[in-house]
Amino acid sequence: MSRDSVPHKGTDDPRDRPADDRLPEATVARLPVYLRVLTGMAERGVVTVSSDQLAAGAGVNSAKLRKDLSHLGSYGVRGVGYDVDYLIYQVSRALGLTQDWPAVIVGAGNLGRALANYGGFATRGFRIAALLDSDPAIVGTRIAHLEVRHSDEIEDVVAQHKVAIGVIATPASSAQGVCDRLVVAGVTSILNFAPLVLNVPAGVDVRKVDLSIELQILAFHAQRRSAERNGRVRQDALHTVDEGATRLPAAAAANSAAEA
Amino acid sequence: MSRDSVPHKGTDDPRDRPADDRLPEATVARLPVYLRVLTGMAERGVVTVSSDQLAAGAGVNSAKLRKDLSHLGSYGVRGVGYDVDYLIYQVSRALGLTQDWPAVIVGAGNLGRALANYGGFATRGFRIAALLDSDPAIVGTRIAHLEVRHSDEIEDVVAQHKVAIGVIATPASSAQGVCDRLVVAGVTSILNFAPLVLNVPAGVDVRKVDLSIELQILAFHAQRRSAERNGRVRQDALHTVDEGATRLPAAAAANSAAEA
DNA sequence: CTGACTTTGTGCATCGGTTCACAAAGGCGG
DNA sequence: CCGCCTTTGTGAACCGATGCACAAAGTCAG
Repeated sequence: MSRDSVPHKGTDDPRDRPADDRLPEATVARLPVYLRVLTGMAERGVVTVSSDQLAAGAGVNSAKLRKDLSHLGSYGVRGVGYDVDYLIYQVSRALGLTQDWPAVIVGAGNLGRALANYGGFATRGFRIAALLDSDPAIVGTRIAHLEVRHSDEIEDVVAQHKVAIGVIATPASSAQGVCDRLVVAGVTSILNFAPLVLNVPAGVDVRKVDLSIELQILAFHAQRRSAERNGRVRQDALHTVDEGATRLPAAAAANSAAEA
Repeated sequence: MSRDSVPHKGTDDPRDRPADDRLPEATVARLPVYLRVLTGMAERGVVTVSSDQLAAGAGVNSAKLRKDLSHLGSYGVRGVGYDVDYLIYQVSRALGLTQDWPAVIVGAGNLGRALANYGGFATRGFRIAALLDSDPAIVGTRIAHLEVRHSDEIEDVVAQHKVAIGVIATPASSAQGVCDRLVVAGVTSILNFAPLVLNVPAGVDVRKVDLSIELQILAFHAQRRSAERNGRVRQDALHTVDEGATRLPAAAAANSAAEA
């Protein structure tokens, strides 16, 4: 193939086919995984990869992987596979990672700090424009090369840095307010870590990351497995907490707040 | 009505229909959201809720919500709606939250600390059995009422506390090793925060929470929106979304939430 | 007791996504 | 140059999820 590892531009290639139809949502969700695996391979010096290999690394079916990639264009070589570097470039471009994405993190508690320190943030075109918090005791301190600014500056920061992505890492109680301010300031992509359903106008894209929900989904499957294993007979052989005394009606104390 | 707010047992009710067929995966993913909304309503003293109200609160279609609930059984009253407390109980039971789920968190960095301090953890049957780390400087310190123990004690902790759920909050480099040890020790449900694809044997359930992937998905949609906007009219001069300050009554707004 | 009204539960059409299986494409050895 | 072998790209069947629309079921006023 001998395709230049540093792709010239990629926009005039006859094999491109992305601009026409939009990518399936399920494909979009998997591309970042492929990208990660590909990057790892590139670091290890792998030049060419087959769909089987890449699929194995990403933990998916190889037919699915090929179909996903085929949505971007026809970048493979039959009998050989895909050029790793070139594929990295094409996937990055499809995802919009060839440009810079300034983001703002609101909430500098443990979670906000973890996010600010997260290395993978900066590696792919994402740049933290600011880290905000409403606690006067935290404002002014430095976290990961960033001086924490006050939440009241949301509008300034968004406007000044042309922030397109807002990350909400506040307690649930203040999340909707922060979200509203972000939206009004012009942010159209929001990543929400607070445990509540955010209300946003059409045109704003919200994705949520919710520990509690993930745990509950895990619990469901664990329960099912456990029930199946026990052959549907007495599942209370476990260390169940209830039995008899229902502690459910009182379970009203639910999702109070994520520590800020 | 005339249904006791304090559910007696729930397992001998002729309206139950859960045990037979298994819940659709999409339904399982939404039940925790319903549960959260319901809990909030219960706290505010709401006694009865219609599918429309609950669906609005959860950000889903009401038909979908009714179909989801119908998989659990027939717990609504036509012309009235659902009894909030009873529904909370039934959803909790379906998810397996009526029993205790000891979990172990591996990795006591910023993320692990954030998780340990997360209030929503303990409120729903999830209990942190231990917080582990391999850094001698951290081992022995106290975080959220827990003394950090050394990662080498994974097997002991899992066995002693009958841990079923493992949360991996380590750097990517050590995640697979930790995962392997958890699996060998008997953990069958894993929540992975490390940015890599974990390799596990069949029978082990892994869910991943990946900041980087979420950001990249957001970037894709942001790029697409931006491309569409520039495709029709070139007004990249002002980056503010045209509607700007026209909305603030966040109450009645369409939302484009996503699923997980 | 009856009839109007509300809301559930679901049949059905549709849609997006997954998987299989295979023809077409291309490299490579001889 | 040819024919074999590998691997891609995709047509088509299948599967689960979604959303509409409505009959059934129940409440409630009078």
